[in-house]
Amino acid sequence: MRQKIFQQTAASTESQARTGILTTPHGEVQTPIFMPVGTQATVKTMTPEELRIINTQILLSNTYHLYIRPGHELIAQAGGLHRFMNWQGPILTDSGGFQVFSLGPLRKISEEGVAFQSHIDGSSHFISPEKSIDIQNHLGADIIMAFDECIPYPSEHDYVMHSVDRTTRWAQRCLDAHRRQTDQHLFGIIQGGVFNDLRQRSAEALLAMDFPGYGIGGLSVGEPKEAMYHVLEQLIPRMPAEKPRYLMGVGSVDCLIHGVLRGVDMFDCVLPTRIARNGTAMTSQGQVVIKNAVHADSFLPLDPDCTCYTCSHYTRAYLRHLFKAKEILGLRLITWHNLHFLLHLMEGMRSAIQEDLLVAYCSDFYNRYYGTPLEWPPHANRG
RNA sequence: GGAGGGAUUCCCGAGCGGCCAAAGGGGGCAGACUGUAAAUCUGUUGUCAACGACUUCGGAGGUUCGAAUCCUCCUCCCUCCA
Repeated sequence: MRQKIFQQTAASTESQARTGILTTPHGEVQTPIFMPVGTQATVKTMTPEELRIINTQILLSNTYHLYIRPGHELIAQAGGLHRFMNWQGPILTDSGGFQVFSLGPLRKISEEGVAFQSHIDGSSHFISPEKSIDIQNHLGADIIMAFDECIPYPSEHDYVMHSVDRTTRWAQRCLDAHRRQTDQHLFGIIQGGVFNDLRQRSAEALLAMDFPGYGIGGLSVGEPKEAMYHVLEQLIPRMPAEKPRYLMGVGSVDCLIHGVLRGVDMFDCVLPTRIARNGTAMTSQGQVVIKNAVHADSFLPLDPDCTCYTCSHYTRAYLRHLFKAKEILGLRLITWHNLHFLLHLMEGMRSAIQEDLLVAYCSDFYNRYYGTPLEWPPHANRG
């Protein structure tokens, strides 16, 4: 039995949701949690101090990108990722498995691993499960991820099955290669696309390996949301209650709410930071595309219900002006707000779980955001 | 005073007799974005009762079956010489 890193603290009686504490070498994390993404050892536009102000508990960073540039050895030389980027809180590194998906045309998969062509200079690189773990051991994140294949949607059952089995073999190789068991927790990643039998197959094999936590990967890659929710409903009850469940790559408001209701503890996503840089804010009343002409003379805050730095000091008209003028402050201010917004949503859900009022909280939040009612429980309209 | 060059759709700028409502940028308007190849990408941008019609290429005339494109005059701008 490996070190126990997760402690459930409360559970919702009307859903699968729970709160918990995830313990890492750099501090505790209250779950359910959203993890801002700092792919290249920085959450784009935000300083660590600013991330602290909005109550960021844990960050994500990326193996592939840091390996390509500036190199994992350099980061180790700098004293590890925490020191390198000046973030002393918990960090999770993704294994590079997502780049197997996102860098599609630039890579070739084999049993041994994945041959990549650098998206920077075209140079050839090979990342195997052992290599990914070695890089992550050098980086020194608190939580590291097994090297997996993130499969596109749609994919044939047959392909997914072979991929799942390979990801399972890779998971064992990751476990065998891991050299910092005491201060880095290695999570396995359950794959299987939208096929319940393959999700189960993947889960059974990985649960037998007794990872301290599990990622649910290969979702939010283009499949209908209903399909994703259905996978979660089938899969999560089969996952151990005493271990954290991390739904990888998810960060829209509806998916966060539906994920928490189904028992997910951890999320990460580039969505809030990316759409912020492209001029879209998430607000209590739904998305606001700040570049749109309707905001030109609006001297109201982005979100009247928000207490973040951006909303307490700047108007929509000013933010729109910054975007129109291509001023970098605009990117920063909306990134700040969007991250605050999602972290605040998660905090709200944690409190609601503790008071066992989660469904009411989520229904209200969802309705104000989308203007349509939250569907819960899930099977109400599916027969 | 003399010699050239130029005025194009919101802006810059191609076009130099039919395939031109007019390339390409910019700007405007809108959409997308889910383990970040992203401060990116896509669509749209004369008018209308709109698979068609109508008005546009400094202004006024003219040549031609047909003109943003050729000719004449006018207006304004730029360069060079006195």
